[in-house]
Amino acid sequence: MSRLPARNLAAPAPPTSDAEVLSERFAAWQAQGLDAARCPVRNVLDHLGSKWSTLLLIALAEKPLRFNALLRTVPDISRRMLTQTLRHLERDGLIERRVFPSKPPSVEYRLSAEGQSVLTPLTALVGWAESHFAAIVEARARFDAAEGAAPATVGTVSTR
Amino acid sequence: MSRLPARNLAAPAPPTSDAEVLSERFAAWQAQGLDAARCPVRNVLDHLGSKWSTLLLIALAEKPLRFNALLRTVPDISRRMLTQTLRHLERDGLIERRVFPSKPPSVEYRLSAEGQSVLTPLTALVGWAESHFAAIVEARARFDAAEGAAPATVGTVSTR
DNA sequence: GCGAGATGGTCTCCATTATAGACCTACTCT
DNA sequence: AGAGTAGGTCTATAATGGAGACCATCTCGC
Repeated sequence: MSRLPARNLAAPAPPTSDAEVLSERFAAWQAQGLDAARCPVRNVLDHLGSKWSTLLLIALAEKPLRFNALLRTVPDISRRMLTQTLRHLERDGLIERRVFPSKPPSVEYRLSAEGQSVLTPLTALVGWAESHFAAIVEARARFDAAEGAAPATVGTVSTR
Repeated sequence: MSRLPARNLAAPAPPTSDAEVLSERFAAWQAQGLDAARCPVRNVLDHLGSKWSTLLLIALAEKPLRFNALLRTVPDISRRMLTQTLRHLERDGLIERRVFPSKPPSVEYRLSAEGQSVLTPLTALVGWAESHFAAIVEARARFDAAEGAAPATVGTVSTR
């Protein structure tokens, strides 16, 4: 967390600020019927959120890589999912696919300008994930431990 | 990629900066074998990226909502997926579930402090998605139109 | 006191999607 | 010739997603 987009540093905006922005967006989408084709969250983030997309974008952040290099870089992705995910990212214009007709033709994947630009919000999100990782793991442990128990705190009767 | 420049406080850092940060993180994860249990991307973002999670977080950003209110707010989610997604978010400590033993017992879901804090990176990502939405739609149209065609640009032979 | 409607879910079934792993063509190196 | 690399495709099976039926409880109108 050494570098942050200066947003929290300069003006310590109240936490409601982000909530307000998002609520407003959400209301706008709802006004359009929350149509999947028009809602950026459903249309764009769903793709980004798919298991391998972000990982591949990050892997390609440093430098372009070829197909098999990517396979080695992201150890437990299958060839099929790699192909598929790369196609999706290419279709969305986040990466470019270049075939070099060399002796054994080699294919290189690189971030496009669009792909570069998504790294900024992605970095913020990864930063969040890293700094809250411990808390999340702990929350999960607590949740799993409480399974079947009835804490009986005020308003926590748990009729699950 | 091994040095972290100290220039990142005030000025909007050049786009390479994010790439450097991410590459560094990625290298660190790789050093640990990219273990799914230790990698924040695979462990945290996979959940956030799931189809409904972000949408629910955004829906709850404004104010707490009850189960059926959420059903109405996010029209085409099924009861099953709503339950499931809420459980995931609760397990990760992003939302809290409160049961009020009223006449017909009502259940309220609200963002926790953790959940509030994720709104910040989420807002950044949503902002990106909205401002690049047009470009992405266009890229998709171009990609789909080019299916089966061979552009033959330099280094784009496409033996697909 | 009876059916209708709201509360917050669970359960079952089917369709879509993900994953592992075999297979394929072309080329080079020893 | 045989092994290795390149970049994939294809198939078979496991996991996931979604629609909708079902359930128990309470209240309201009549």
